[in-house]
Amino acid sequence: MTDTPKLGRRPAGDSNTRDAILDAARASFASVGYDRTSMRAVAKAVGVDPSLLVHYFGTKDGLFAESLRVTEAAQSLIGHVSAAPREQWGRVFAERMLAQWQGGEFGQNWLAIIRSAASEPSAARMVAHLYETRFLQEVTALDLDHPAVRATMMSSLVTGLTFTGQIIGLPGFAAAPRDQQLALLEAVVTAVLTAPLPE
Amino acid sequence: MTDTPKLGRRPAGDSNTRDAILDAARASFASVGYDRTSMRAVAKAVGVDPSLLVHYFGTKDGLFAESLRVTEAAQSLIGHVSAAPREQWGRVFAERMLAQWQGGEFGQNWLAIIRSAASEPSAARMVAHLYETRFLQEVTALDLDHPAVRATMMSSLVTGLTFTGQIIGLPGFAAAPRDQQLALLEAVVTAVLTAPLPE
DNA sequence: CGGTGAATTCAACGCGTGTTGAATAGTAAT
DNA sequence: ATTACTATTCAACACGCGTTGAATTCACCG
Repeated sequence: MTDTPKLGRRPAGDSNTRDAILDAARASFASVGYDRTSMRAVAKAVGVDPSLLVHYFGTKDGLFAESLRVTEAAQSLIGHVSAAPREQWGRVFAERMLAQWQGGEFGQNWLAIIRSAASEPSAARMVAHLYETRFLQEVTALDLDHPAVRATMMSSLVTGLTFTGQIIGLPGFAAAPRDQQLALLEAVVTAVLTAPLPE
Repeated sequence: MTDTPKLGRRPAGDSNTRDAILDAARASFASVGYDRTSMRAVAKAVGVDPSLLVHYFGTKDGLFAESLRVTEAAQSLIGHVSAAPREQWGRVFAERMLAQWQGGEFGQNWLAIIRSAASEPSAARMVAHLYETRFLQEVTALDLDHPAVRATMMSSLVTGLTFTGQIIGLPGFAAAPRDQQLALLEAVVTAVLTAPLPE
């Protein structure tokens, strides 16, 4: 019988506990949000002592920030929208919204941030930053009038879709066939980009 | 010196404590959400003992439900959208969204619900119910194809605008002049209602 | 082989929470 | 006056939370 000690460092084979913690934390933030995620629960999910989390990340906010840090990276691999011809802007934006912002790695992080932003200010700041890099900059590059109003509207679009679909669970949009989603979203985005605005 | 007793019922003049509690609760739910609203804090804001809240409302969920109950009433006083000619539907919807859903009594309740829905399921259920009575029914009455997809998109619109404007604090849309907001929103809503959908 | 540092657990502290049960002081009806 | 009821406070419980500090075991470098 090998006597396995409870205390102290684990032997050999890199279990990569740190990453496991980050994964579990991300999952919890995405499904119940910041406030209802407890370090104790995350620790238990990984099978580890709570104080190991504070050893690695210092504080709960630290864990939150670290687990969602990569969200900044994985930038728009698809390339900038302004590279496409003007009459395809709507479709390119719509496709990206459907493909990148819901589901996948980025989609889970985005959900975690949105779920937490309602009460945790640091998460709200993340949303503001994503708005600037993902929408304000892109829309500004299109050289339209009143870019801030239009960019905020686009941001509201993906925020609202995530909220109603993933958090509220309205089936209306999520259950529709892909081409319907795409057609409607393209029409809406095109309206946001092309609507004539006063002043 | 009148000896004012600490304990027991307060004499005479109806202070209407119950309503004061509901107001304070609503305000707190709107500004910090369900999780970060504590009965103790609400009680202190009213100048009352925490156990008075449980005497009146039983539980925290009870207080939440009760304080946001009137949200159902105060229905669309403006009348149904289907009463307007087809080419004005977009504008009527847009005006209502701007006037009714942000600011005012209904707007505060709506904000409280959205802020709480991210983590509290009972709040999410309220959103689902508002979606049905305020959007699904109205859009269905317009006799368009695929009403559920369109209604969900409209619901996402107001949800997203509230979220980005009130919770994240993006100034892009909120700071724009009223007529710009209206013009953009009308264009978007019109697109949602008129975009041709496959199948 | 000895020592430094990293990974990990343990036990505990202090705090804020929602909720409970009993007590008290007024009001209204008999 | 007695009764019943409502409004209100008080003191306390049990619990879960984030965090702390010390202890222990392993890996690695000289």
